[in-house]
Amino acid sequence: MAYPDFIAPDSPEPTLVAEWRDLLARHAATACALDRELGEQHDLGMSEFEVLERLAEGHVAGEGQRLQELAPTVHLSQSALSRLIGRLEKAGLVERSMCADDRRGIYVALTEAGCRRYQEAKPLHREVLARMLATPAK
Amino acid sequence: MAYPDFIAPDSPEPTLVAEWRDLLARHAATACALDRELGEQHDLGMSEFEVLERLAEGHVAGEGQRLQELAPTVHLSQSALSRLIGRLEKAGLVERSMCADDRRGIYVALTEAGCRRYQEAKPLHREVLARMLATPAK
DNA sequence: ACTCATTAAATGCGTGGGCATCTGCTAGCC
DNA sequence: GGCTAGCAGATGCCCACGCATTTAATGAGT
Repeated sequence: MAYPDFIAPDSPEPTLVAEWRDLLARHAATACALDRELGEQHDLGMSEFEVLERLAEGHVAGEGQRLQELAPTVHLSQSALSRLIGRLEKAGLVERSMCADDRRGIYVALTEAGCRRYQEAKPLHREVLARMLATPAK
Repeated sequence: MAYPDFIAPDSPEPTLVAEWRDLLARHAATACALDRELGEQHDLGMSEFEVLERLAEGHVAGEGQRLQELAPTVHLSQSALSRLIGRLEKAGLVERSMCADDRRGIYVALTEAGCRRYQEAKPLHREVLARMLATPAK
């Protein structure tokens, strides 16, 4: 038996489910708020912002990041990310550039406008997080 | 100033972002695993299972639940839930029934098959939760 | 050097979700 | 009673996502 005698065999399960429901609720509320507010005020979706942020973080060093390394960090499939980058590119916020050493791959980098847009949206993003993650009875 | 002197003014922000990223990662991983495994083994999506579970929980008392009270608990819009119920109904897992006192509304209730399907899927659901929520450095 | 398995990214296709709207019903007001 | 405001749920529309496939380039084996 995996559990000590004084804990009923099914005891951890409610905890697990409760934890999952809490996670779901937080995620739904926060993601929804982010999507709506970022969308209204900065014309960015939640995922768009997340991608801009990762690009901004990696901006200091080289001039861009490979699509493939980006995908897992934003929890998006390769195809979804490809299209998302397409949208950002069409909006002038990022640039795709070939990399000479492996001509299959591409580098993605923020443009001036992309960097500006990210900086503009960041305060609202943080504000929403602060509002939504104010842990009520965590 | 909202923060004591020995904490830099921007100190809480990284915490907030880190918390949010952790939430995102957990949610993505768990939701993805649930969707895939429940789908493969029981032909149920994550949301479908969640709805069945709420219906099962409310099953003891009256014969069904109103669509409207169901929607917020599964973090779905009214329209999404309406379609989801439609899918479950087509699969024979739930039944829609008019309620006499307010003929605008409907009650949704599990069928025999729905109850069975839920019971069958439940262990896998818990197993996936246990596997994915095993808090790594929470 | 040529072939073939593999990899990076793009694209076709189907699906579930949200918003706006529509339909049918209820309830308050005259 | 008839009229209008408001509500429950269904539906049209569009969009973002994932899966499967395609296209192009690499690199290992011969």
